[in-house]
Amino acid sequence: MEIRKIFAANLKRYRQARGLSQEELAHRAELDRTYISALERCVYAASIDVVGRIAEVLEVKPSDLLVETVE
Amino acid sequence: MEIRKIFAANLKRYRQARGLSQEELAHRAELDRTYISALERCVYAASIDVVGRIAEVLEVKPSDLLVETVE
DNA sequence: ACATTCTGCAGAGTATACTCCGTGGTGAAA
DNA sequence: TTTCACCACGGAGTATACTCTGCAGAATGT
Repeated sequence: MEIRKIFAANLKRYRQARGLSQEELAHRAELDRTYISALERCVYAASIDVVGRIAEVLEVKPSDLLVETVE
Repeated sequence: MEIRKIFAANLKRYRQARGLSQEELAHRAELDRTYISALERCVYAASIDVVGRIAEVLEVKPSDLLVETVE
């Protein structure tokens, strides 16, 4: 599984679980709304700084966002 | 703990545990030697693509490289 | 139908990740 | 001392992450 897809899936899943829109998450993490959208579509490879900031907002560990979910 | 420091510490620790030099790791991960050096000194925030490639060479999960070690 | 919220996406610009060249310093072994 | 493997670090260039603006489509509610 590509790491971008893993990250994108976890990002979207945790974001929706917290009831946050892309815009609200972007604002809290001080990122651009369209960038969050792009990350969920695997357009870019986020830097670990961004992973850390998003994890903080979503109240998960940074490593959680890179864990491949077994389902 | 800053995420760059966590990543840098894990990178260095796993690399040395595998008995790899920065240059050998760089070659296997198709990255530049000076870049690996810089990552271990927290100069840059690696992209998750790079995290994935390094994890593969070190034979660990990408998320392992972002886990804060308790010590 | 209409308004509103959310998201996808394009284009252009800026910041920074990443490469490639080099130099020099340290420590271990011959 | 000399050699050698390893690493820190600088500078300049290229690739790409990230921002900003704007427009349009889908979904939801009135």
